[in-house]
Amino acid sequence: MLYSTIETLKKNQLSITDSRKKILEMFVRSKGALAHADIESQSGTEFDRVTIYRTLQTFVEKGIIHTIPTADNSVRYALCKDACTEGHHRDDHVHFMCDHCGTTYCLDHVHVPKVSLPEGFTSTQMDLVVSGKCMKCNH
Amino acid sequence: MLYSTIETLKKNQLSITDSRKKILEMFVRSKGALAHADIESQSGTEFDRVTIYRTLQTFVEKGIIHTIPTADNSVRYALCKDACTEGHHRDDHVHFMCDHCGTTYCLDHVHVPKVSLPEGFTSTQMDLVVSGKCMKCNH
DNA sequence: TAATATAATGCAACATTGTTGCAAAATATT
DNA sequence: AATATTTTGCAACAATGTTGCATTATATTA
Repeated sequence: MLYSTIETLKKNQLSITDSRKKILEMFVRSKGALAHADIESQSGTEFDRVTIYRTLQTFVEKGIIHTIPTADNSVRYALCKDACTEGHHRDDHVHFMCDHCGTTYCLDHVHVPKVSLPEGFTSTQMDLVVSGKCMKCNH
Repeated sequence: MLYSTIETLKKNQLSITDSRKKILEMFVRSKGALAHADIESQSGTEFDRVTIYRTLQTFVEKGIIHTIPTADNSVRYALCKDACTEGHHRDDHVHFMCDHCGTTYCLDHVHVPKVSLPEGFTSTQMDLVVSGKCMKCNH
């Protein structure tokens, strides 16, 4: 699938800026999820810390990326698939965190199975985070 | 089930202190999960902020409480059940976060269904966080 | 039970993470 | 190209979490 960062920004009515292009490119290139710190270190001193925060916030609002609930409660982001639109995220796929190398994967093709909730509880979103050893670390 | 905080502390070879007793009591009494801030506000100026951090840390290490991965990546803790022992947590039950009142529940009797992972991935833990409206907020 | 050893607490200082206001710079619009 | 709009970087701040160390509380021993 061809993924043009500029097209994505335009589609979401965002002005095309260096930081937005480069940060979005990082997500496209990265197989796993990214934390704020990853982006900060990968971009060196190119962007201000605040700009990165604001860019991530904007991308989340527009449904370009989504946050991942992780076992260690650190904040990570990953690209949304087509099902995500502004204001409404459908993140029903499974996330995998490798205990060994720390990489977080979106397992797009594994979806969260239904569970039956107790009387009176209704669900709008389900996040399944699996921890263990990934492909690479199982050699 | 009878739950003695003092017994629990002794069983885990922890010295019996005011803060440990009171913080553990809060968990026993609370239906939902607690964040550091909840404990801080409930206990007033009785304990230092640092003591609360250290107590929570100790309880996690001993397998008395566990952290809950939440949709908003805030850190919350809940009592572990018997299956949790020092150094090894089995938190295979489902957590529920109410979007409306913010309460986090451990749904002890709902367990996480198996999912089939891609080739090469092995799992040691699964955390399922369901968001929606709880019992109370569905009036 | 009193004396000693051990462990936990509170305080201060610091580190990290995230937020806000505002002037300067970049992008978009005409 | 000129103007309007948006984004950026900086500074300052707020919240959250950590560390070292003297003091205090708990546990152990005689």
